[in-house]
Amino acid sequence: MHNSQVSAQTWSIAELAAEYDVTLRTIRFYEDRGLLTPERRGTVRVYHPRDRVRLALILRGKRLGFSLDEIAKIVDMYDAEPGEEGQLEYLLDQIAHRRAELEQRRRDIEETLQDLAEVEARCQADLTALRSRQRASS
Amino acid sequence: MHNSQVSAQTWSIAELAAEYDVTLRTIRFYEDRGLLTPERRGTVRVYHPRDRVRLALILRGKRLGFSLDEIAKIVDMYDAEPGEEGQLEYLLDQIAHRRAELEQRRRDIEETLQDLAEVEARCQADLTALRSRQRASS
DNA sequence: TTCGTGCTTGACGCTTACGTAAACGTAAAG
DNA sequence: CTTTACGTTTACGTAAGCGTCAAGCACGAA
Repeated sequence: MHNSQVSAQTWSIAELAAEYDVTLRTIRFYEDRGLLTPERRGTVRVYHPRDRVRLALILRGKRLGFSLDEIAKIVDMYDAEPGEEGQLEYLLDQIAHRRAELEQRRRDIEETLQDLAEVEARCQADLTALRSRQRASS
Repeated sequence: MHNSQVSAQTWSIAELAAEYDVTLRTIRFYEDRGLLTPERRGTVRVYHPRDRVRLALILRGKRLGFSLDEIAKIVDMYDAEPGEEGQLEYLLDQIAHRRAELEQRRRDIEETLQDLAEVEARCQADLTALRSRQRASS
């Protein structure tokens, strides 16, 4: 039995929630917003690998501070069909736009990290000064 | 007259808003939340260099997707007084925490940029394929 | 059959980060 | 003196992103 059904693995909503540490409410909310489209078996939701990937992308987008609307656009780019020329050019345009945003963010991060390093240095200096004075007065 | 009052430059709320491209409402809101504390001349707000810097930091924090509450903590670290040992250690702890967050974000950005590059390559391939077919059928 | 477990759909509530008037003050310019 | 520009407070509105019940179905175990 050479498991030919690997691609058929599915998850329940609770399993997915546990794995990514989000609530069921959140997952259903993302579905409401069109970000996830699980299969339905009767009334119950069944999640496929595709849904898992999308959820991971959504959460990464959130960590980056994108709104769900923006995330929707980004995630939808990933499984866009080839389509016509206009569509492709639009997509490339979107990509350029997102890239610019992300590069701005990266610069912001670099700057903030540098600032934090300076504050940290000040703190360390203050701390050692404080401690040496403590030793002197003991 | 060797302008010895450079450090005394001030701005009106409208000037600051124009410079950073935010609304007056936004600036006043940040004040409500304790992020800005302009001088008052009578009823009117007067902004000093310190306020400008803080506004810039706030906006950078926003671009990074931090909430105003988080931004408040970060920005307040910048002009924290030396204080006592406990305070300093708390500050260093905060810094470590923020740094970890920022580094996670940076990783997320790198990954997303790579993903986008792949999607872009796919698009470009589709596009050239499409165009070569167009030429062939002309 | 009854219980527990896991899932479902509403639907209302809450916080954040402002937008958007409304109504008023003040000071210089015409 | 009235207009215009620029400022003020108060306060309700709103979109996003869920939290939190409430009420109910389905299914296997006891």
